[in-house]
Amino acid sequence: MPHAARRDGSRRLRYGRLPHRARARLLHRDRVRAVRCTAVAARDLWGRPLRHPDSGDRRRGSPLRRVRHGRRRPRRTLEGAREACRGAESSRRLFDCGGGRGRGPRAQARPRAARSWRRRRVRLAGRPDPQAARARRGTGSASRRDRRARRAQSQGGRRAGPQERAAAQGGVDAGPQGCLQVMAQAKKITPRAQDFSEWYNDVIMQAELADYSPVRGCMVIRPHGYHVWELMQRALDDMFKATGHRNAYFPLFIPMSFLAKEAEHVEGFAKEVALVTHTRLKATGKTGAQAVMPDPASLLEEPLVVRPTSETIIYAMFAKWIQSYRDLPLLLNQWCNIVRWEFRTRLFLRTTEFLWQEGHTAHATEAEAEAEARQMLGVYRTFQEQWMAMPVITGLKTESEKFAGALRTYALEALMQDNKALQAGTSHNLGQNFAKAFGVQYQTAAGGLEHVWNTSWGVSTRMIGGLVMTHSDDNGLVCPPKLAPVQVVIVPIWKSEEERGQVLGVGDQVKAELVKAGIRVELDARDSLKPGAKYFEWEAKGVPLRLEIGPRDVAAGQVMTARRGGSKAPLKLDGLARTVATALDEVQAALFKAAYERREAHSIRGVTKQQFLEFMKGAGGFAYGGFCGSAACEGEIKQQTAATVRVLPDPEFRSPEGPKTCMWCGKPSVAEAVWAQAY
RNA sequence: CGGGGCGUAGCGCAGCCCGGUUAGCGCGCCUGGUUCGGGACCAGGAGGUCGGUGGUUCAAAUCCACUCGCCCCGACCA
Repeated sequence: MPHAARRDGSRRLRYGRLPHRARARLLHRDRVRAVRCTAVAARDLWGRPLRHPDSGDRRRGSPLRRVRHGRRRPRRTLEGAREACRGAESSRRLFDCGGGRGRGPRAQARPRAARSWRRRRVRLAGRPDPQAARARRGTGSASRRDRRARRAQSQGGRRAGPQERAAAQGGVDAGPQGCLQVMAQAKKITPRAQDFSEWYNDVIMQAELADYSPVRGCMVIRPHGYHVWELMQRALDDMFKATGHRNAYFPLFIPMSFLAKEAEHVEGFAKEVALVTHTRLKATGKTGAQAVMPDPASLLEEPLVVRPTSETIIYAMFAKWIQSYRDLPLLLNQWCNIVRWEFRTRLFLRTTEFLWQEGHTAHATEAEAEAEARQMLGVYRTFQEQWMAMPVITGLKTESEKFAGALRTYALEALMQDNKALQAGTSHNLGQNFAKAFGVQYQTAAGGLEHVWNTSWGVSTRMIGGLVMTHSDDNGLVCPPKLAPVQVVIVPIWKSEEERGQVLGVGDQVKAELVKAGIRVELDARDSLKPGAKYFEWEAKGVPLRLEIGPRDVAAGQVMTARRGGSKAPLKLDGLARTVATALDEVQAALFKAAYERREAHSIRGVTKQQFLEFMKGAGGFAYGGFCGSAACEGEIKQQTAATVRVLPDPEFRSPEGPKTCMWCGKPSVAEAVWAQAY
């Protein structure tokens, strides 16, 4: 509302002590207006009869209109004008041109010089920038900044008002010194305590993990983020191979009818599949976005579904490949992208398109399939604990939370720093559901014909979101060394050119040594930034260990080390690779320990209904308690507390003493459950 | 579908109400110099079809109409 702010008229300048030129202009304008006013009675300035503005005369500039506006306006005072003037660019222009600087031969000859002069002058005068002016007026036009806030809100966060945000960014309403303070403030990450969602987005943006894309609900994974994914892929892929799986690739497009073949499955995904219905575009002759449209002649007889998961097409192929028990087990995996048309999206956690891995296997017996599903759950657990340093609870999903089409779904659940649970991976025993739907049969040794037993299991780029929310802090990303794209950054420090040579010499040497030891290391030799700026940058990007090398270190044959979030200490150059490797291991272990302790500190066991309600209303976390197994109870709990059963935990995670009754309804308990509010 | 709001430089925003100077500010970016042990400074510079189309006017970022895109609220649906 840029206009409303000024309805109080404080912007109005009277002639007062304005520079000559500005004064003359205003005088002229008002004189013209006065003439127009006199014409209102019957005719305009050009003698044409006046019509009412609403009667078809659309010229808002008509004298009648102007006068009506004029009457409504309150009187302006010189004081009000001066006050407004302090933040107003337009008035600044008036003042400047009064000095003859904006115009005239000199300015025309060197327009850039004039502009620079004005910039300097503004800086020297300490005049606040327009943002400050806006903040002082206490209004906010909803534009891009607000849009971003709203986007955050639509993604589950709370919207911060313009003023609140301004305050958070530090000192923008600080009057004449405003612009100086804005320049001094450098913190770009919203603190967790203030707004967790905003913090999460900030960390991802500052660490350059990802960015928003022009396509709503989709994101771009930037090199730094993709590198994390590649490291995840490598570790997991090695484990998949070690357990006998091979990679393959199945098509992105699936015939729509395939989804319909398994009743539960189609129901589970119907609401979020994208369809390909046409194969050609056609020029419309219009311009802009309407320049092309789908060619009606190219309408597909059967639409293609963009895979929301690949069970159907994979088992259709399995039917072709599997004939005998000798073909089993068939153990495949594919790395690919997936599309699920989500309405509420969040970077990494829930996007319309995401990357994942989906394993699909076929077995001769139910026991074998069950063992496979359990085995892969274990693989995921190992990966998440040992690589991601993220503690997880494994267990069984309830009927309402299981995968559409599965017999049983197992999952891994991690607790984020805002005490909400994140499902970090799933492994399904699909039974014979898909085998029957797609006719995947094999001949047994005895000569009979049987349907195979299938499993599927997957983890996705969502784990990167889990990684962020498990370890990171208000300074940015904290990345466990095993998944850190850059494990060590070397920041050289120098004053003279001579020192630069020495320091970089040692830096190169150290880098080579670490690379040789298999450590991912970066030497930041940029001379456009001061060392301090580099520290902040690499911290935001989650580098676990920093080595500083300055002239004093060179002289002493040492480097300064600083762990992410820790203190500095000198290290001898001798045997550096080994000490660094040890330090990285320690960091990895410490991150897991801290995350584990945090989770346990926010877990409550053997809850009563009353405790449960308070727990979920308060800080939240994992609540362990008895569960009767009824969907009705689940629904009621979800409605009242927003918490759901995350898993029925595996024995290792269960409480020493099992619950006897459902913590909600008091009926006999069928299993201990872990509840939490979830992503 | 109804109501409201917003589109100006890569980002965040002034300017519009009341048309008139070369459309500005902060951050970021480029060049040069001085700096460099926790977010440097100075100087110079690049970058804008003011969402689009049409209209009014001697003159439109500014007024009018239409249009495109985005956001919020409500309704509908679940």
